[in-house]
Amino acid sequence: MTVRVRFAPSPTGYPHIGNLRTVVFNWLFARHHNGKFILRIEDTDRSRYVKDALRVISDSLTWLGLDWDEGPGIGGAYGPYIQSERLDLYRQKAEELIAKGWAYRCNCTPERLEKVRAEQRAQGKSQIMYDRHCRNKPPDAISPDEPHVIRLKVPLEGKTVVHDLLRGDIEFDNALLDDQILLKSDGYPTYHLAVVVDDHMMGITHVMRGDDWISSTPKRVLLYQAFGWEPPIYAHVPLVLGPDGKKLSKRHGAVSIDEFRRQGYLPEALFNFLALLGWSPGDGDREIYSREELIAKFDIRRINLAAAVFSYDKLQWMNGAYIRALSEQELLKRLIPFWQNAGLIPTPVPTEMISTLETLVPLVQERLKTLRDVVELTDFVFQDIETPTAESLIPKKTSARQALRILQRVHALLAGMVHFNEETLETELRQLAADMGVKAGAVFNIIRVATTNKRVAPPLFGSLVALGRTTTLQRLARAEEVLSAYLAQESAPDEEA
RNA sequence: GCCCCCAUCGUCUAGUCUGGUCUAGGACACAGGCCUUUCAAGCCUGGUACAUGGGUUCGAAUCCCGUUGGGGGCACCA
Repeated sequence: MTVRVRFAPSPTGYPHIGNLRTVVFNWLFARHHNGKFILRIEDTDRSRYVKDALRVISDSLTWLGLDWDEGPGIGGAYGPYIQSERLDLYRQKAEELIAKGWAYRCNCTPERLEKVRAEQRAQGKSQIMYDRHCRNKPPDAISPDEPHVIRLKVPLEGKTVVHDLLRGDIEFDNALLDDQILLKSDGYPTYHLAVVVDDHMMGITHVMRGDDWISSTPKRVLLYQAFGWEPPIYAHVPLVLGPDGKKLSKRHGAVSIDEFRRQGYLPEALFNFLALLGWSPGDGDREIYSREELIAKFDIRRINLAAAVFSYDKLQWMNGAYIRALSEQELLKRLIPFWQNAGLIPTPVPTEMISTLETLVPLVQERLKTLRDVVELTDFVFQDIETPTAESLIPKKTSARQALRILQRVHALLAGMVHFNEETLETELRQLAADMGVKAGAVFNIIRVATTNKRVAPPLFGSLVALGRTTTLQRLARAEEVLSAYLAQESAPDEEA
């Protein structure tokens, strides 16, 4: 039997990192078994429809490398894969259930239903559910032509068992199940009907979903019984939680895939991280696995049953590890859009700028947690800096006068240097420090602040090369002025006295 | 409130099915140190966990029951 699994998002918003983790599991499961991964769009809620959601969903999946074998855009033998294009099928199936005595028409108004619920709540009832007002009306009491819904006729007694691949059998009391609406008054199916019909018609073999769906699964099982179909194998996977221990949602900050992309996470890092959130190959003490390894090792039975908190810290670390593993050429390619989006370099990149960028890449590679970090780390190269303050230019245990002397000597040295490259800079500047009897680190610190106005910056010599001699000398001169002015002000009172 | 799921370091997890090799292993984060031009990266060291009570057993993180705790679900939403 060929494994067929699906991801069935509804286009009511943008793909969410918690859901995506479940998609990763489905995709890995399909690829591990050489099965099919199907994308189906569940757009049966017209009121919550978001126009470009479908595009964002496909883009996100594609970005993460989660390719699908059947679905919108590429078709397949079981299409269409968009539920709004299958409405006749659902209506037909709903009528079929009425004919079989498994469903009934109901014309209760939303107002009446709300009133019933309110009363039940007021009475402190433990079960808030439809009072089955229309269930026993004669078959012709409600005309197919008047506004109404179709409800599932849930057995009043007995139990329904959900077989879960990971948790075993889960029993539900039928008396506690609501007469679920299958077809809405606008003619659209609800999730419960559509998912069962489509999963069956599309030959879905395994349904892997978040465990927040467990409690509605018995209704689906009942539907399979009503239709006389064999249900798929269910595997409910744990939810992804935010740092506060609640189901991950927009409230927790960055959760849409697009945000992760814009923040500079690598898709391969996010994929690796997601795969290991709630699942582990259980071999060795590794964290970094290639896509191929994950496919080869994926075992659905090793999915952890407890919910997992999404750790941004660990993702950052993993992203940094992936960045460090990139070739310089590849990293450069991925960094360019981030420089461009920050407005630091033009699009397209002028050819004469390439060598500057190439100088920068090895300087920042092991310092980046995300690609976007490169902006703050290297902006001083592309745009003018704020003039550093005198205080920031004077290292601890150094006088202003001495700092100025150092700057002047450095300035003269760099101006006259034959080869303005990293090696020469380091050699000559160390020599200068030795000649002046000061610590090399102190000299470097002054230059760093003077040229970058940062206390923390990429390695100095490479940074200066990237900056270029002209700009470097200009910024040194500016810093000298700052210190001169500072000294003049400081010494003025002394000289009076 | 009712129903359901879950329970190993702060977090992600290995170990649980097939009890002994677990004085519980790894990773992230954290602390200290080394390296060092800042910051990183790298290396070394450290602390912190089997929720709890009862069984079963020669022996339980591992099996059973209760309790507690956490989460989820109870729509003409998916």
